Amino acid sequence: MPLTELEPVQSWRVTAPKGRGIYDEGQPPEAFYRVESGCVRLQVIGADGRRQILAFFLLGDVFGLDCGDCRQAAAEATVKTDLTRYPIAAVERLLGSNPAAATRLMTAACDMVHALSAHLVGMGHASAEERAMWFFEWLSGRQGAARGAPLDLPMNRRDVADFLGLAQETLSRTLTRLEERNLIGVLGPRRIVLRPPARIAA
Amino acid sequence: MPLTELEPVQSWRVTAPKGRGIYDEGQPPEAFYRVESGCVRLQVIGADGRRQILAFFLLGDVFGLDCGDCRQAAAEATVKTDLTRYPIAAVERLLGSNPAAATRLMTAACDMVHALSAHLVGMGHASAEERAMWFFEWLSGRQGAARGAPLDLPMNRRDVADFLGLAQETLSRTLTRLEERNLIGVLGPRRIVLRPPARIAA
DNA sequence: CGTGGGTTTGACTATACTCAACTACGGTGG
DNA sequence: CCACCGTAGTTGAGTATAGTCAAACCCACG
Repeated sequence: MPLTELEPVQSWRVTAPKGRGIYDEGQPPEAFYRVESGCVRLQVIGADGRRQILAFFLLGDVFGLDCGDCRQAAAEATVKTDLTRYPIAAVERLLGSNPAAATRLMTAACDMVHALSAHLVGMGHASAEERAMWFFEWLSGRQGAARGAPLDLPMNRRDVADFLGLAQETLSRTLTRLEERNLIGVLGPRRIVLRPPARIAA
Repeated sequence: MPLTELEPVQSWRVTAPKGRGIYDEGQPPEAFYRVESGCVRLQVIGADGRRQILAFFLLGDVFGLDCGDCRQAAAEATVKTDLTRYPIAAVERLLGSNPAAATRLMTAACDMVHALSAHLVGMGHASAEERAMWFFEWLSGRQGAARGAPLDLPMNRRDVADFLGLAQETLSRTLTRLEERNLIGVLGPRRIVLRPPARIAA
């Protein structure tokens, strides 16, 4: 189901294979996107080669709505992903002329703020275990999965580690420990179950 | 100088003394604000009492532009602060009717996204020293201070520590070490100089 | 001159990082 | 169909870094 508020805007369906870049850091913005399936990571590569993933975008998320002259971060598909692409020029046009669309765009921007805020709070959790649990709770909520149902991760360990600001070895060890404590079950590299009713506050 | 784009909106000047709350987490949004002097911190208190500061707002920053039903974070003045207060209802009204104002609001939302992104990248910096330097670089840039000129911190150590996700003792130790290496000078608790041309990438 | 918040320092501990080897899985090609 | 290889993930050992608890310090304020 496409966005009704943005119907007056011409848009294109595009498909990005796993690992394909949607846009790069430093580029002038040309379009913004909506995720129709799959997953996109928003990332920055530091001078030291360190990668920080700022956000993952899942079904229904709108991203790439930058107002600045150039992209602050790159966007890449973590798995095969379907997107709807809207020209960025539509933003200027809709703001101030189309109330419903303008509100929708503002909502998208606010959602982004909430996502980044939540991420920052999650990163504030001192321990690796808390961070990992927080991530799975978040993903579980996003996927609307019932507790006890397995969770399919649309990204690899490295992505998760870079999202949480952990070394991938630390993340791996942490998952092992969480499984030993029976807080989660690791069914496979990309398949996790949250075991008991969660105690970690959202 | 007030915001010309928002002149059609009625607004009030308010002053918050040091430590005063502007709004609380969980409250329905009633207004958004612009900083005219001083500094505001946006923060979340975790269940364990841990505090994470999401952002500091300085002269000219617009904050509190949430679209949701309730505030995701609390805002408090870190020092005596002057604000311009705009009713939140103006947002709905301006979006879709006043192009200049709508664009200004969208820009404010994007600035917020950039600020949070930058913060997240800064937090990705592994070491406490890098985080601290990154913070001073950022503040220096915001205050337009020339390198070599002392920097006045409009917040205390605890605020900086909670912003950077460090224990205050760690921050204190880190500053001492940075001073020993002559990367900064600690003139006082709220007065810092950045010594040499910086090498830390922004 | 005393008080108290904010800051710094000290000693010790816990946690996560680094480097490195090893394992499991999936895809490719003989 | 099976052997091989490469990538992704896990595990291990040792180290560095930041956290915790506790005490001393300093300055602004009354």
